[in-house]
Amino acid sequence: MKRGVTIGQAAEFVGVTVKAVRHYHKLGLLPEPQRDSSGYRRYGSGDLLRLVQIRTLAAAGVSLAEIGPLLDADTTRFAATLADVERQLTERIADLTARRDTLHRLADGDRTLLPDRAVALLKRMRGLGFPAEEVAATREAWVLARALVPDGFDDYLTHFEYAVSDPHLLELTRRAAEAATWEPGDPRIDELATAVADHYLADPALLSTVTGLRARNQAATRYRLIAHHGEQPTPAAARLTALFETRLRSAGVVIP
Amino acid sequence: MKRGVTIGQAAEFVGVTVKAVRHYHKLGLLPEPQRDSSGYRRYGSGDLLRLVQIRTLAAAGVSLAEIGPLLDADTTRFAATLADVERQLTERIADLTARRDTLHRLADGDRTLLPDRAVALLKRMRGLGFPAEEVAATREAWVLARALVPDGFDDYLTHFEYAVSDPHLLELTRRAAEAATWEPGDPRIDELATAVADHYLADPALLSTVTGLRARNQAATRYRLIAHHGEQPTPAAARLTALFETRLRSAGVVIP
DNA sequence: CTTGAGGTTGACCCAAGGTCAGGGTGGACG
DNA sequence: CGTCCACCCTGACCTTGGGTCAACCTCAAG
Repeated sequence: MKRGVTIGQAAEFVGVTVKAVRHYHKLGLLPEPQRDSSGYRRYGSGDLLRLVQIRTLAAAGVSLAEIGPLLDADTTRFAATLADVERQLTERIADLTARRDTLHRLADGDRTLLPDRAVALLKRMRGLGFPAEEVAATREAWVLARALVPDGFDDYLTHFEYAVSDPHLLELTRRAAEAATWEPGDPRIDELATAVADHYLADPALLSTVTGLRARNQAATRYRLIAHHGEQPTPAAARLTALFETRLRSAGVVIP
Repeated sequence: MKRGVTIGQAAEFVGVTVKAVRHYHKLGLLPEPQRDSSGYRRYGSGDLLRLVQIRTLAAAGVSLAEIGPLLDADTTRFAATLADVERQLTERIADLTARRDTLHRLADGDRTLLPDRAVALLKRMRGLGFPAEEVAATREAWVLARALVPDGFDDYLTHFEYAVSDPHLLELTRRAAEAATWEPGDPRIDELATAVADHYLADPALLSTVTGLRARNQAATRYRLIAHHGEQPTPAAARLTALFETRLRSAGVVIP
């Protein structure tokens, strides 16, 4: 009878696959045992013991790369390393937990990708009779804005809340939405742009909903992306925006 | 000025590496944007929006493979999938927590790889004057035994606890340890083997510390591995063991 | 003698990118 | 005008902990 067990037996005893055992050999974690006359590996009790130790540590979350040195280290370093590994595990757990919470908020109805305040504002827009597509476009723009200019987003929301509670502005905005369907040459566009611009200029708090996202690094590019998102602008809408911005600029407002 | 931002800007805005963006293209997660005259990718606001959505989901723990379908799915499936992902995350958290606890017990002083009862027993052995190497060898044998025959290990410990509280047996065991240094032909070996065997035979509960690990699948091989671990046996010790086993067998005890 | 189970090596696969190699572009500076 | 540097392009190989497949060899039993 040949002494020592085959790889299959060793693997089964310890509760691991044959492939895993060979993997440990390749990593130098487990020394290659002697071979019998036909080239089969033959494992003795010492090998099995080592294998058990490897599995115990691996099951506890120690990476294979760390196990080798660990098993050969003295008690002090052994304990220290284990403590370190434990810390890493704790970190990963915290990370995963945070992810799960994010996910939970994400999955929870409509508050997809936006904070509660923003969701509430969008709802209010719908309640005020804004067309569904415009609300949807606004939502997208906000998602973008929050990602691109996170620091300014809260302020922006605050100002937007203020703007929404202004009946005159609401009326103007509603007309601006209609305007997208007008002829680009329609003289009412000019008139409307002036009216809106004047209203903004008359109220510094309101004005900052426009300028609030400015004044950061790479501001111009980011602003353009946000401001012109979702447009495929009709010529009339484009003209309205252009006139509006021109008028603000000529009044000394800095728009990127 | 060319419209759209370059991949580096897009990546920076969204807080991701250039390589990651290209990776998303390769996975079909993010459609390839238009190229400018020099072949550079140029990203518009829609692309950025998509990128933000991808990052949001990925950061929440959704795998990239799932994100594609997810972003194109309707609200119902979106919510369902997210719930599923959340469940998986919860599972992984539980798993990691279990690992950390295992690790914690492992790191906690000497109870490395063995349950508390076993550690206590080993300590008691040391207290009873067993030489350090023998305690160490026993510890290794137990680690092996627990892994190879987990079901029988608790019973085995119980019996061992009983055996340790038997003064006569302790004395015999101590002499057996000495015996390893005797000449293989020493007649005292014969005598000692008989005495030990008789003592075991006289007490069925004690006998089961030997037989307890038997009676399982592949029992013989496993038993051999455990029993003969750490030996590099001196001729005298081997002879003692052989005589002991022979005597038990001839008394009708089944030893693998 | 054949057959089936189990052994041997080697190569490729997964997720989510990182890193390196070799080469093209664009803008700033001397 | 040349040069530099930062940025872009593609493509290929690396990571973890093994799983899976292929092609071949060996052992024990019928």
